[in-house]
Amino acid sequence: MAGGRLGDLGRYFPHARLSRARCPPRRLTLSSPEERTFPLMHALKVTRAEDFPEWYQAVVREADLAELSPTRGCMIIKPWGMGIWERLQGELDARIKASGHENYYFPLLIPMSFIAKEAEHVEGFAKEMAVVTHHRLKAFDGVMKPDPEAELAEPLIIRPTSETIIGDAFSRWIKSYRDLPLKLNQWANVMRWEMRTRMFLRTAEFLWQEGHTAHVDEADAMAETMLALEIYRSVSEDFLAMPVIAGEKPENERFPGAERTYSIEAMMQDGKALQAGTSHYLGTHFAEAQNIRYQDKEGGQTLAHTTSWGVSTRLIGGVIMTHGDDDGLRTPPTIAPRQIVIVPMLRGKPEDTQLLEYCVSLCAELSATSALGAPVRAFVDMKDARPADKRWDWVRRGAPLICEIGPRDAAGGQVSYLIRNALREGDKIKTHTLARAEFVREAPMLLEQMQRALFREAKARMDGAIRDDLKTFEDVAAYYGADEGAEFKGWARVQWAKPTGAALEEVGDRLKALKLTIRNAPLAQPASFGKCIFTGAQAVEEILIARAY
RNA sequence: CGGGGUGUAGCUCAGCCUGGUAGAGCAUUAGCUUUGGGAGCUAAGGGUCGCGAGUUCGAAUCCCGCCGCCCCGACCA
Repeated sequence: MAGGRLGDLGRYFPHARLSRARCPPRRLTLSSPEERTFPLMHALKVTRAEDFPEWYQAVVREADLAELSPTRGCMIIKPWGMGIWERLQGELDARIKASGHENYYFPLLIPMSFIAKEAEHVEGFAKEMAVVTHHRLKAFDGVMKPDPEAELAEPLIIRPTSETIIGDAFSRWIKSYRDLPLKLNQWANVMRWEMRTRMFLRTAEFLWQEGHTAHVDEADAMAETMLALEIYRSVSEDFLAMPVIAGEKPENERFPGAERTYSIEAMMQDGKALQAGTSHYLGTHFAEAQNIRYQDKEGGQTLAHTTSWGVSTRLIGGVIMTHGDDDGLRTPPTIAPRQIVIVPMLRGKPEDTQLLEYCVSLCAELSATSALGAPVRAFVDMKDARPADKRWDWVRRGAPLICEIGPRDAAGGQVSYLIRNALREGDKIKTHTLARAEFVREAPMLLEQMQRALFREAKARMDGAIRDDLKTFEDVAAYYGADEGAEFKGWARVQWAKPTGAALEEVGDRLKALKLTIRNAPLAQPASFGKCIFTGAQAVEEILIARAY
């Protein structure tokens, strides 16, 4: 029995190199005649269960998504990571344009005086601002330093977000109610001097999209705020296969200067929440600070109501922690830069030519099909490397379908392939085989099925890990306080009286002691409420509480 | 910014306690063998031991300072 297992491993890894770099610490004990131990191999050297943060770092590195740059807190995004971002960008851009927005580009550098206008906004960002003060370098004893004679009259800040410089433009562009609504978007990089950075999740510089709009009144601006939130929910779930819960942030978690902030929250595989997108109704705060007024139909000067909303490369971190497994990333087919990768089992012999021809024509055939509303992205990996190494590279990157075509496949007109989201059967790698024509016909469906399966799996995990049976703060404390940090803890959906000010601060402190935060008040609320878990008073709202990134 | 850990070859790490002139595996290069799957054998190349100052005849190793990275905390649109 166990000997049979060794045989299986032998079949799939006949030349397995048992390097430390590739072996997990766990070992399978197998009783072969010699009582040997054989490692259970997976493509990453850390598993999620052993060390989730380490595992996350390993996926970013091993899936070749990005690496650290010489600049502190900033990253070099590599083609597989950038390709994912470009797919996401394309989808979002299309939806943003389809909902009546136009793209603009505003400058990276913002006059420092601009940031001083909205008091709360200033305070929220002041501590993490990068400032440009000089326009020239000069050598002092061979060391380049900013030239003291080249100091800027007014320092510039590197945008941490563009509310202020866009608000300035709004104040000039908006004269009449006929100019409203003004709905714009920009794709940009922004910089926030973060204390502690983490690849994709919180980097000093990141890529994002920021929407900024101005409206005649609150109702119109609120409709816009909710529209953006719905775009984010839909893109997360339908495109990234990442289930989220959309809701309103509590007062203490609002964007600096916002009247109301909404978010989508996604559950990572360690049970923590990730704020994956935000949408803000800014009221007239920025309009007041920056004099954004229009002449209304009655001829009076009226303040515009503005919104802003954004999602960033952080979403890629969310995808990793939603869909990754111990073999690397499982890239949802919608965003996989390459959906079907064909690895020819080249042997450095004359028949390689025919094998390559077979692979190239298969690739062309696959590329002529469509899946998930777009042409299938197929690719033949002709890199001069060992086929087995190429296979594992694509497994770690999470190419949805990995075809391994040997001479016998070519001769027999068939395709052997791996399905990335169902890579293993037990401890073994599961190889499928289909006749070529059948595979070409099936492949788009396999991709679509994988997209649905990834979402279903993540959705089931999230839904199954939200407790709604915690009725008192003591219940919450007992659940999250036990087995400190060791065990998987999901979220809790609890009811509260929505305190404000100092009372809310006290709630925050009590949660903080358990390392918990309020994520949001989901849009879908029950019809009636019981008691507030914090005060015992009549509850008015249901909120999600969780540990968070 | 506070606490903890860590930094040695492209990668993963050993050596440090008890100072004596740099190691392993993988990767790379070359040759031979192998060929339905993360190959085997042989040989070769590759390191300012994070940076700086100090103790010492001699420092990867001991002392001091600084920096990067990771984790926890604080902070976080």
